[in-house]
Amino acid sequence: MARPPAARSKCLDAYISLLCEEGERAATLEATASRAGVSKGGLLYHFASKEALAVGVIESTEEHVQLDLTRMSEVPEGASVYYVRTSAEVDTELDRHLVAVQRLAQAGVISASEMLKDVHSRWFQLILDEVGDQSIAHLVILIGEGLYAHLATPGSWYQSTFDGRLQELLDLVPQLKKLK
Amino acid sequence: MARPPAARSKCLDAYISLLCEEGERAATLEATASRAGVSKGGLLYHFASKEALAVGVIESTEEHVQLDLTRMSEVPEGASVYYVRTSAEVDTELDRHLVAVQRLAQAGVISASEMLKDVHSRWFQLILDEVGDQSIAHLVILIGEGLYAHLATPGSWYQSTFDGRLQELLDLVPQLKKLK
DNA sequence: GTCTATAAAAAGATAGAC
DNA sequence: GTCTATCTTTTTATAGAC
Repeated sequence: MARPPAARSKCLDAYISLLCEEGERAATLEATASRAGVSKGGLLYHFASKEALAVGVIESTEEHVQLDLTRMSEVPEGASVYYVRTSAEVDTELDRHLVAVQRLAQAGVISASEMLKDVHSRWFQLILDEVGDQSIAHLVILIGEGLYAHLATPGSWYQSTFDGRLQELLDLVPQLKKLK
Repeated sequence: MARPPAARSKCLDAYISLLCEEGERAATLEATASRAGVSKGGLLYHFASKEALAVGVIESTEEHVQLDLTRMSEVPEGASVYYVRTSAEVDTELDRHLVAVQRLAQAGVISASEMLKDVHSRWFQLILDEVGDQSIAHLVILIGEGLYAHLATPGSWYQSTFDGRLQELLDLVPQLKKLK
């Protein structure tokens, strides 16, 4: 079978969930194995070390990112609105992966930092292609980043104040192009 | 002496630096003591546990936040521009403290999450008082958040693309009020 | 492929000397 | 106040049975 075994996927998914929900420190081999429903030995068969687990997350993330970039360049609403809208989407597979990669980056995993840097520059390029102005493109990126930062922080302030106001925000995005 | 001893401050500062630069996992008692130039025993005299160290960070942060909020409500440039401008300031004492608190929040320290939530709602209120519209106030908050998120990520994408363009961005902020 | 048992190192914390 | 020594628990990783 060319397809990777189900247990491997379960381990990766458990690790990502732990990174997102409880942070890098809590994402131990034991906790990951337990959440995946396997033993520590079982986990270490599929991922020989902690580092291998991180590599697995990053590779899996790259696939989701590729899909997202393709879609972003094709949607009729335009790259900017697509970017801000999807930045506010929580619990998508892409979002879970990116939060996990961010946690790894903050824990000092170099390849995770490099991936985030690369993804951001690719998003920026697509937005710049649409809006045609560097400053406006930066503004759009920062709004999405801010949104993402809030949503990626459990129990964040947004939940009480921002909830339900996303549409109003999205309506403002196309108008940003009129600035200057 | 009513003033806390210098060694205590050094320990707190070392812990904050480690949280910011290497993440929560790397900020061990041993690493903190070493960076502060004391032994593990010396560190544990001032902070009886890891939790006490986190409490120390949060208390110290609260003081810096108070000063910032007072200044934000008084500056002639207005709360919005002040907020976005200072969000881009890296290596200030306030910024270092807030990054440290964010790391703790992501590691599951509840009081750190609560502090961040509280700070954000106070910033939001001052901005809302100035701009008078909820959606615009959210936009301003998100731009600052995005800026902060980039700067708080070492080796971030901003350094190559965004560097030197801050003034252009700040010039756009007052114009956001004209939207809608 | 998956498990149990176990080793080796690191981390948090205590006790007591100075 | 600060240090060294020590203990306990946790974490990563290995070995080998099934």
